Amino acid sequence: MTSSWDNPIDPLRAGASDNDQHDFVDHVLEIVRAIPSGRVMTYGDVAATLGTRAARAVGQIMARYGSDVPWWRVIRASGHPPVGHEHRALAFYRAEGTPLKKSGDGYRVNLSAARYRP
DNA sequence: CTTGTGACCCTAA
DNA sequence: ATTAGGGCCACAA
Repeated sequence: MTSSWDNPIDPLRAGASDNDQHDFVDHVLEIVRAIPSGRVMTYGDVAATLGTRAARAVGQIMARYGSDVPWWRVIRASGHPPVGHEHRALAFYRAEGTPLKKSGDGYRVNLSAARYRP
């Protein structure tokens, strides 16, 4: 694969922030809610599903409004869980049977097996 | 409208 | 694995 970002999903939505009745926030939470148990998505994937590259914005939304959604199913592209929430996330992963991989720094989610794409 | 910020992503060394 | 640099985007003040 060459790049994960040369995949234009919906240019119509990109750049137009006033197209949805639902705000970006609600839309993000909706997608996170749709991730099945035992599967994960990266911040970039969630953003890409919305037709944007605002991976950082997704992270901020999660930090502020993600308390009511399965936030542990949204991880970094490196397979590492959100910073500062590693321990809490690990409990959910073991409970859901999410494929994990050992790392020198601790653990990381096996994206090759657990990555969910709508 | 202008800035600052961030549970990010990518490439390179 | 780690550090450094650049980029992208939405939210909050």
